[in-house]
Amino acid sequence: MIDAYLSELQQVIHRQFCQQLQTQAISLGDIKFQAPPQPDLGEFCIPCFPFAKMLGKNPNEVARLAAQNFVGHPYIQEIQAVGPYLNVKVHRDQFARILCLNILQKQQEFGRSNEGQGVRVMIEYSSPNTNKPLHIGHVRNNLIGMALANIFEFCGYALIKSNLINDRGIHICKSLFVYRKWHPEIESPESIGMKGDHLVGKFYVEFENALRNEREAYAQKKGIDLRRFHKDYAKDLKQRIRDAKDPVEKQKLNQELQQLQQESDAFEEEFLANSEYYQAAMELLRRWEQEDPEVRRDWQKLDQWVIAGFQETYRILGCKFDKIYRESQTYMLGKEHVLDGLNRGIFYRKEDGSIWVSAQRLMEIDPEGFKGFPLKDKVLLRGDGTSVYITQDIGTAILKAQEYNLQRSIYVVASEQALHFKTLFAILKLLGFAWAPGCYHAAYGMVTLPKGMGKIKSREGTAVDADDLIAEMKERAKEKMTEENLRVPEEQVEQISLDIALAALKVFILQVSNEKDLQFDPTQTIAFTGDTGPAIQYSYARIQSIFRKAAEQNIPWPAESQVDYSLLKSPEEFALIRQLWEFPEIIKTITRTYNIGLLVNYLLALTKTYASVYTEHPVLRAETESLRAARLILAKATAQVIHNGMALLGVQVPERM
RNA sequence: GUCCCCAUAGCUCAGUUGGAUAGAGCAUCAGACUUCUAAUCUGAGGGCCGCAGGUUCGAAUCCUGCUGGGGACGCCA
Repeated sequence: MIDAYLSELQQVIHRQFCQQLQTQAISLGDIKFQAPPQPDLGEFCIPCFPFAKMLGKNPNEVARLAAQNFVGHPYIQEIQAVGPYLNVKVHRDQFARILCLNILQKQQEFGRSNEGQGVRVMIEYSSPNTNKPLHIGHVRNNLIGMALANIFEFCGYALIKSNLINDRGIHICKSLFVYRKWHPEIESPESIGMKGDHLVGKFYVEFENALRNEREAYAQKKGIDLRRFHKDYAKDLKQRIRDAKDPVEKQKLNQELQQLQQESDAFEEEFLANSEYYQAAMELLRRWEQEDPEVRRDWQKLDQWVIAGFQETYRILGCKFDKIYRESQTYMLGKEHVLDGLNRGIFYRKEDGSIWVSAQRLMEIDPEGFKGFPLKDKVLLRGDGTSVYITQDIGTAILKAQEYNLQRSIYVVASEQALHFKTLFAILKLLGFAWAPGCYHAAYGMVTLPKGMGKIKSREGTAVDADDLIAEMKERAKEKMTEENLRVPEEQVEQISLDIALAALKVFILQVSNEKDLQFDPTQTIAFTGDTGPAIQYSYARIQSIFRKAAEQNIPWPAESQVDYSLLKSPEEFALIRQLWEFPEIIKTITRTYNIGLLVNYLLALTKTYASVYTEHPVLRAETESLRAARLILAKATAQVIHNGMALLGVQVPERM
């Protein structure tokens, strides 16, 4: 209905342009509506610059001519040239009527489209390592993944949500080592009152601490000052190189930096070769690959502890998956295809038996992507036949395509892995998979702490833990709820305080553009006032409260088709109606741009508009019954759009708060 | 060294395909609750959109260079 309205509008304006300017150069698709900056200018506008270029005329002239001799139309009140713009004012009552009828009829389906019909898309997200609990960085990943999945689904795509569990590798064996060596007495996480993923994460931190102590002792024995190998020292040196004016001095410093790096690498290599703990972990890895039953048994035990912990966090965050892949199960397929590529002459083998893809090959298949990059050859399989990170990703990608016949395959993974995915996709193209160009890395920036608070490092246990964060915010929401008078039934307090906490967290995180780093201050956690999730929920809850009061007062629910929409003529109310119109278009844009922030900011702006409507134009105290009816319908439509938008973000909207 | 991302109000951030006077929130100041939920609203102040060129009728947005911040360039994942 809305589409039909817009398409009619487009045709009328197109005809007007063609007739008035006596041209056939303008196609229907050239008529693109925008929202004017001021509402009193009209509901839609068309900038005339492109037509001016096409016709060799002044844009003001084009707009002026286009506005002349308009015969009128049932949808359009008037068209008007303002400078180089043609502004369209519609009949507002009809505009409001079509919108409200549409929303109230479609309800949860309002905004749904079928633009993705027949297209099979997989979104892989979360993809945790099974050696530590989820922290705020994973939360960002999970929220982006879920929101994208919901939105693609809503736009008619056949969408599969997948999760690749990184359950093998040296880091897993580090936790495993600590468990076997130092804590074999622990029967289960429950037995010591801990969540499984937290317990295994504790093992991991313990390992890294032990390794650090061992490294320091080793350095001391060798008379080496480790501070020289610290990242900050190199950073400081780089700064001095930049600041150096004298070229001789500069070169000297450059040499020092290079030497430092060599020394540092050499030291680390030597240390690891002599490290009791690291070697023990490596030994576990080898035994794991050889399927040593004892190691596998313990690995499986810890794996189950961690996964149970993840599932709990996923349940709270609302993450769902249609398909779970495990690195331990896909790396074999990756190996097969690497060997296949070797046989077909796409890859090559070095003397030590390792298999590689050459930089030149990569460059040839994706010259744009690797432009100017002094790319190195990339190892695909170790000499001893064991796999590396990219091996399993090759296998997983192929498995996905085989199982689901995908047109698009989206990877929600941190932007630090950009080169890895560029390489992966190029390799898939080299192997000749027709679906390879449909792969896309939906990258997002790091979550950082404010200046002076250091960095988030799960290795050192300084990460902001996802469970702790949610629990803390839930407590604060509960406090806020009970501060004045509690409007929520006692038995719902737990659930609603959690819903509010999650709304705050999700809106806060999804508001920031994916590619940007996100600064997170754990000491302040997240606010509940202003541009926040709870503010959106609050708008919804207030509307529901109006409906409850209306029912208490035995006010009959109006039939939306009988309402006099011309009564909704205040600037605030009409601004709200204009904004509600935008919703379906916003959703579609996100499948093109991956910019979830569009939806978040839309909902914030919408509820801000609604808040002023709420204070200035009361529903139940409206001057007349017919005005009250119109406002009830508008409130209903607003609540529905808030509900639908928040659902796509994975946020619940409570009836009371 | 090379490549990628980022730089917008004191702070945190929006700004879709280049379009009319660059917007929110927080913080500051001044107002509004016997009223459908004040987790709210109304108003004020606050900007060389990092710097310098270029393309264009038009640039926060595109191109080039520079500065600053982050990341990547592992037989780690």
